[in-house]
Amino acid sequence: MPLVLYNTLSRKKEEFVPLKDGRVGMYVCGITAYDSCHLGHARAAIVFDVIVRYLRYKGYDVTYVRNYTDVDDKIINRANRDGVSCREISERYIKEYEDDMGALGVAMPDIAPRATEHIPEMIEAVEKLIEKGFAYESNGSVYFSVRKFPGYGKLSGKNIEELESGARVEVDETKKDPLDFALWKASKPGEPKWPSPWGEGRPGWHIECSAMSAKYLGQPFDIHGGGRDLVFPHHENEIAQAEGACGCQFVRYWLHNGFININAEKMSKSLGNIKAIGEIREIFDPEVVRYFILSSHYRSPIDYTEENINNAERALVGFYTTYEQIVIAGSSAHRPFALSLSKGEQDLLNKIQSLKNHFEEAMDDDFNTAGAVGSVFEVMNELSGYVAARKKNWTDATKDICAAFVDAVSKISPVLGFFGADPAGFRERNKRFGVKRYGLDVPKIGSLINERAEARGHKNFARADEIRKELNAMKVELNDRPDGTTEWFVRS
RNA sequence: GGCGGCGUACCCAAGUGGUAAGGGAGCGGUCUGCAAAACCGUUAUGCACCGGUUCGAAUCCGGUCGCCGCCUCCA
Repeated sequence: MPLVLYNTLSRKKEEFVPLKDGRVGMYVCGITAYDSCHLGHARAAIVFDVIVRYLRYKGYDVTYVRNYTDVDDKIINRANRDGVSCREISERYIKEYEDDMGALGVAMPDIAPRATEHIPEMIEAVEKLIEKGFAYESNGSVYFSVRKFPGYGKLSGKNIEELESGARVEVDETKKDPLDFALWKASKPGEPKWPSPWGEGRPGWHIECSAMSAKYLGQPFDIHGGGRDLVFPHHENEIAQAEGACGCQFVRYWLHNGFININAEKMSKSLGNIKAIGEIREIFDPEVVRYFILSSHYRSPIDYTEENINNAERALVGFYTTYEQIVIAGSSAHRPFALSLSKGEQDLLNKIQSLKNHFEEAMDDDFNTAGAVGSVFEVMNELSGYVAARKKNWTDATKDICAAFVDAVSKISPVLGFFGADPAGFRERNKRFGVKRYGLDVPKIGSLINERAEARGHKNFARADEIRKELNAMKVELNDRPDGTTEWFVRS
């Protein structure tokens, strides 16, 4: 089955054909390390994490590069504000980012290059652009001459005239044309700087990605990804630089993920509605966050609201609750499908065995994770009905069928990064997040449950129900087990 | 103003020509002291609206309305 993906460059879905058979070079714009990262960064990281995992699942040998911008105006500002070095700032936030992403189950890329460690490569790239007439030096800075590059605007669908008319008043007198962008910036006092043929300075933002991607992946390479907002000007400029310098194609497929809104508003510092990962990961299970993000298509916008993420949590809890019974039944299977199955059982088994195909069909269609998740639930629905109808009187066929489902899920879950936990373990873990989220007083819950047990013992059901109501109001749900004990969980 | 995207049930969300996946929530039932969970059943004659193409449209075309993004740093 061919993999089809939406290429921003052509604005169409295209069949994915790697340059080298069986190998994929992929570069994704990471973060500028000047502040804590938020849900939007997490979405980008998670989405491309899944894309890489799926490419590997398909058997590709993937080289995944994700950079860190560790020299930039924002970092300098932050360093000045905090009275520390730029390096300290970037190190701090890179570390935090890696910690956050690790918590969300995002695997590290194969290569995570930093801009400051590739200054010679960038200088070389700038020199080449000057040599070829695409760039010019001015007062110790170097600019890319946008009008010299004929394909400018092909990624973002803009044309130079429109950009010109929409351009803001340029304060920078050193540029020949307001559309030109900096490849190399002459350093001001107190800024990080490196020697260069144009005097001491630092690289512009865009040049790092073209220089580092070329170094690690060559030119052209297969996939370049990032958030939608990077299409213009960042990726447009990368194309201009890279293609200007080498005279060849830069990237074959451009992939861009959609944004996360908060209560239908764009996340922004000025609105004060940033959802930091540090905040989210304290109160939601990482699998819930992944599920929430991946239950929409990667290019669609996602609206983060309490209701929506709770909805995701309930869905995932629901999955594990049902799945647990299936796992238990399946774990006692002792032989593989040697039995005679009824017609209905055979149909069910066939559906389970085609789950993998449905998953691949969905994923092959521009990484449709939402569709993939749907197909898992669809089959599980039918299976859970079948299992429940047999109570605990599982036949060998029941066990084998359950084992087949567990096996199918185990193929899928490593790609998605959820559905793969031990169900009981997930339940416990998720409960701890619920306790934290709602600030529950666990000892108090325990004593109320004891009190209720006592009341029930005396057949004082009025009091028992009163206590249950009290607990319900605290988001605590009770489950009286047949053995007389009571289990509690958090209702989201 | 220019460019692009979106509008599917109470909420979320798949579905790009063959008669509306899935999840959450709700409702009815089985079970239970009562609940919860689980299971069974149920909730869009219709996919913003109006036209058109077609045997057939949520899907294609034209128009209208509404929402959003980018055009400046941004995942």
